[in-house]
Amino acid sequence: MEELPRYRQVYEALRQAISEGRYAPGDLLPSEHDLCQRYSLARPTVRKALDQLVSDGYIQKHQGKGSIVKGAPRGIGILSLSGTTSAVGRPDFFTRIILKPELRPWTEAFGFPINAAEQQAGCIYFERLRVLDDAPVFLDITMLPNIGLPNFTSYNLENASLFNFLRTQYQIVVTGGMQQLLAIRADKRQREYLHVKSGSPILQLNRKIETSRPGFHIYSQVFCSTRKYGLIGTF
Amino acid sequence: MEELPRYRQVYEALRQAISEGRYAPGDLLPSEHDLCQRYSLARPTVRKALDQLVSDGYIQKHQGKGSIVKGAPRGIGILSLSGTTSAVGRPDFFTRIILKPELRPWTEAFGFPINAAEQQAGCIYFERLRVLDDAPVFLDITMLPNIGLPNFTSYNLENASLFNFLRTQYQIVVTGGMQQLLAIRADKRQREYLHVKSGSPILQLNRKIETSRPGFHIYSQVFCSTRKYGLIGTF
DNA sequence: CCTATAAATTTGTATATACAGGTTGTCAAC
DNA sequence: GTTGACAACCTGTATATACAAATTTATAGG
Repeated sequence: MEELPRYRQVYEALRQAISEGRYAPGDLLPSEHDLCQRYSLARPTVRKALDQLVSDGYIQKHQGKGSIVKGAPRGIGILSLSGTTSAVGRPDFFTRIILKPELRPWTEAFGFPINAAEQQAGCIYFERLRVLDDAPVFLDITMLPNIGLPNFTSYNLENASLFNFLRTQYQIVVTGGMQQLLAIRADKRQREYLHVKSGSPILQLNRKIETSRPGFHIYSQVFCSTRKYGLIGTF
Repeated sequence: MEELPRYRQVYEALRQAISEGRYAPGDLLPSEHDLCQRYSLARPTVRKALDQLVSDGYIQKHQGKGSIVKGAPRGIGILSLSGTTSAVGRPDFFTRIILKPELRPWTEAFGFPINAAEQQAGCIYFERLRVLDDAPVFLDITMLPNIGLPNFTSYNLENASLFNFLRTQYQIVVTGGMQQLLAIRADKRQREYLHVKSGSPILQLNRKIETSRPGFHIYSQVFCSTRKYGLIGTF
């Protein structure tokens, strides 16, 4: 197991504390000076952790005052960098495999161009359904190139974030990406999985996700019924 | 005029250079060491500028290699921090005022709670239509509290980014915000303005935007037809 | 009690430095 | 020519330090 950088450890600790409500919205986080002493770190290191929390929307900083907790970014944070499951972080959020990972040739990648190496390697394709409160919320179609992923199809992705899975199994981490948003009418298949009526408007999200492995991209298409839950993101 | 911090100056300079294509996608930015010498700055200062460019999606960094230009974030960047008009940056992108700014009492703020001071001050309300290629794309409803905005209603917001306007006229800058995304069926009014058929699915975006002025928020609701253009964002 | 001033606290900006770790190119050995 | 070792270069992480600027708290004076 690889050791996380120290600023990352502080970030994770504070992030978890906020997520669990140990720091409530409106509370002041310990001052940078305090955090330095608690973790035996220099101020720039602690500041790096806090900067990350700011950009993730967990806290706000005010000069002369301190770091004010805003709380965990609410809702279904699919618009943020974190993987869906980890971002949601609710115990009643389940993932159901509709179609197990299988190898097939590339046809298209949700409108995104794919490079020659990806085309050559073939496509690992699988479909998952995300369920919250016994109600289906996402229909999630994922495609990734079959490059350096031994035994991928034999693993079970049930209730595991794909991003965490790639990180722990293959040391692949997400570095960014782009996404396209559309409002569409649900077709027959989406109606059945998402339990919506005929012609209901649903969100379609096409994502191309970049990773630490050069040339390795994850292509993801998400259909989402926003009748009960809207997608929420902070910026 | 206030002097920008030095890391911000470097950020703005590089950002502009990338936007103008002086660094093309795929190019390597000068190394941190080079940038330090050019701007006579220490490395942490330059790194702070580069970190910002990374999080804004302009560049990618690779250890041992350098900073690779990705280019200016494309598409209709309504999901990003920048204001709509400035983010789009296309000459054929027009803003038409549907309802001029007027003062009215607050009724609701697109589901977001408003604080007592905002409630007390009253609401500046206006509606705009964003047009691209002679086709309407956004219907944009904006509400902001009438706090310290002298003569606001007398200005003309036509073809001016609200964010730029607030910054230049009132020194109010956007620091962040949250947004909620829904897929809905267009109602009669939205149909007419967006030129879509009855019952067409459209995107609804509710945003609460935070500013450098404490307690001053901008509430914005956007309806968007994604038939021709999908909303695009990077992360 | 209230007010104005000063001090303490806290975050913002900036520098200088050191070493670790990944990438690329060079150059000698085979 | 190919390989392998090494050097040069680049970003990543971390520390120590200094001063500026905003806020809060304490203090002294009325």
